[in-house]
Amino acid sequence: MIEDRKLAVLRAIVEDYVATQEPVGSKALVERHQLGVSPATVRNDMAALEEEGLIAQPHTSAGRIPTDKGYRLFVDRLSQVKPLSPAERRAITTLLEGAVDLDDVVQRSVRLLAQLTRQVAIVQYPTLSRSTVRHVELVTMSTTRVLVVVILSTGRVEQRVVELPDAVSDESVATYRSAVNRAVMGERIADATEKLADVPRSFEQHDRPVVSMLVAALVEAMSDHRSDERIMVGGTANLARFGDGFEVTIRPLLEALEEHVLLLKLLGEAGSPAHLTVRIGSEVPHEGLASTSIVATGYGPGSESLANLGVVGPTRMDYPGAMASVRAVAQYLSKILDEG
Amino acid sequence: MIEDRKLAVLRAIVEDYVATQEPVGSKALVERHQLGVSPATVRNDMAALEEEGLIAQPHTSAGRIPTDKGYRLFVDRLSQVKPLSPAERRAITTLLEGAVDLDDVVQRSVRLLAQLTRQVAIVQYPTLSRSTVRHVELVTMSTTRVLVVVILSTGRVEQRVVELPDAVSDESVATYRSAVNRAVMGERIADATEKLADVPRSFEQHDRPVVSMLVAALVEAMSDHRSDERIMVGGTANLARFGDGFEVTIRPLLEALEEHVLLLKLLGEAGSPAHLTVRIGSEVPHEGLASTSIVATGYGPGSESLANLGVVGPTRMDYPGAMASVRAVAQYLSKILDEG
DNA sequence: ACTGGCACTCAGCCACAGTGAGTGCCAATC
DNA sequence: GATTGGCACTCACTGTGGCTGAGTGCCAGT
Repeated sequence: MIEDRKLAVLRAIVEDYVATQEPVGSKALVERHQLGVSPATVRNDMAALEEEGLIAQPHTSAGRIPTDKGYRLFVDRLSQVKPLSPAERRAITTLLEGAVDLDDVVQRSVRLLAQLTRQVAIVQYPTLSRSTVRHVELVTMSTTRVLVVVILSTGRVEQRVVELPDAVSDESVATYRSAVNRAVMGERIADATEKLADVPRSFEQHDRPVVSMLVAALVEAMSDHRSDERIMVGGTANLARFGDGFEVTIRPLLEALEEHVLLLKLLGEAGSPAHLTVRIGSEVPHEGLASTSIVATGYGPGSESLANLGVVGPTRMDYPGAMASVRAVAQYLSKILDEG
Repeated sequence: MIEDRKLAVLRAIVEDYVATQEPVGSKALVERHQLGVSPATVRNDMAALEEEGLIAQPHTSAGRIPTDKGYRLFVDRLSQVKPLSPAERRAITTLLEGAVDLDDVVQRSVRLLAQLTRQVAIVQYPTLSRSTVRHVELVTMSTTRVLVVVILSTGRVEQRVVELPDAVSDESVATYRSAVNRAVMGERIADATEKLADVPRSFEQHDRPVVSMLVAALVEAMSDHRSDERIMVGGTANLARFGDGFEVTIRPLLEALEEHVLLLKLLGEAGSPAHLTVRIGSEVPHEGLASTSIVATGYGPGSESLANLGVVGPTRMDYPGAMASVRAVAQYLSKILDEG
């Protein structure tokens, strides 16, 4: 079947180009893969593939390289996610299970992902919005200063200091604390915010202004988007392997890596751990990253997705390998969060 | 005086080379600086400087570039810290004063420093060891789980969850809390650790195991070195300006930037904000960074130094400018910590 | 001590030819 | 009709050789 062979040729081109980083010619292709046909035949197929915009020639007398469209077809139809080696699986479990707190979990994940894929890895901290409130603590630091601490189910702790206009007693604070906890414990952020609105009304006129201030700080701490947006990046040294295209490729990428807001957008609305998002070259919604690709997915306890993680690399990257690593890390990470 | 002119020539070479990144010849030197002598004379001086190992020729028929030793002399004797422009000072104050918490302060400082120097900036989080304990809170999360929270004078909050073998009542926890707070409030970490050792003994036999566990968690949280070692890096996109020497210069640097432990060593035992440490090329205690320089200093409230910050760049960097920026940021940062 | 002059060196640039990997096309074959 | 071998063609890459000019070192003169 000619269609089948054309696709086999495309797959071979992608694989060889990813491996060697050099345009691949018809002769080399036939030698390295058992295509069972002559170079001339492959040349005809290549001409057809080029016609369809799946591959291109850097210059007339050179081999072919895949286009973004070619990679896209490869990812969608020609590759399956490469199973990880047992050694890799073992590395993931042992490394992630040694983590002591949330920061550590995220950091280990980033390093792991960077090592496995030899690309730049990005892990977003678990988002607050879907997590639940485990406990609220009010700490009197002085008679007019109260520290508000929120502990969330993901292990995240947020705090705010509230300056009060008048002195409050420890006893009053204890009352506020239990009232607040009754209202929010076990609730999701969104629900907790709603319930908190009613809390001041349950107090005497005299207490209300203070309680309102505390509640406001609490709401702010919970919905603080800066924490949602926290991101950890690792493996930037792998950029050194990019080799050529320095100014065009690496510089904008380094810039992007410091713009965490942008990274969040790039990781995008990735779905559950089962679903991988792959953006290739021009599909990446940011000019300057036209020759980079992103493989990302969501993760979180259960089948919910609390946050995203992924890798960024040159369009000529090992997609099956990257996809396997990203998925595996997301799965283990989800499991860890589930247990913690 | 011939010695004076020789030094003037060295200074001119350093300045021109830093500005143009190209070997500087005698003729260009005379044209761009008012040395009042002919190129031939400058050539003689250059020969002498080369003899002393302060400058070198990349190849026979090229201009001169400073050696590490040359930069060292320049930094020590020929340059004074460039005063910042009013605009720069204003930028520092406005940017830093908008910070809302410790993370934010550190992040803003890194960005600022990277922007001012156009190099890679590194800021270490304020160290715990010299800060004092402001408050300890024990939160019962369930009957057998207690969250230990320590709030330090620098604004840092550390927490640990302790799993207890038996259930404890809220009342007992309240007793423990006040005992612990009595012991440590206002103390420095080191002193607090000592005082805590006595706390379990003040309780009944029955309570001691539990209190010991809580105290142990507390001590661990306070002395946790991972937080001491926290570091923030920024401005890596500036690496793109390095231009040549990619594999030799940038790759090891990118690797080093992810090794926070190493970075801490490199920032070194910098002194007070008044004292700047400058390590040039081969003086940097890490192979692979032989063509990079580090300008660092300590910072912290008062004249104490809680942590370090600095910039890393190519040996051919603008030392007076970098030194000025590093010092200024350290000063403002210290002031902010003083007030917060 | 400084300067002008001069011979020398050599990286960088350009032009040129040779090489070879790779292509497209076509006629012959299965 | 698909496949193949053959062939002419293209063109990046490499190496060579000559030229240029910035820059040097040295020396004799002021």
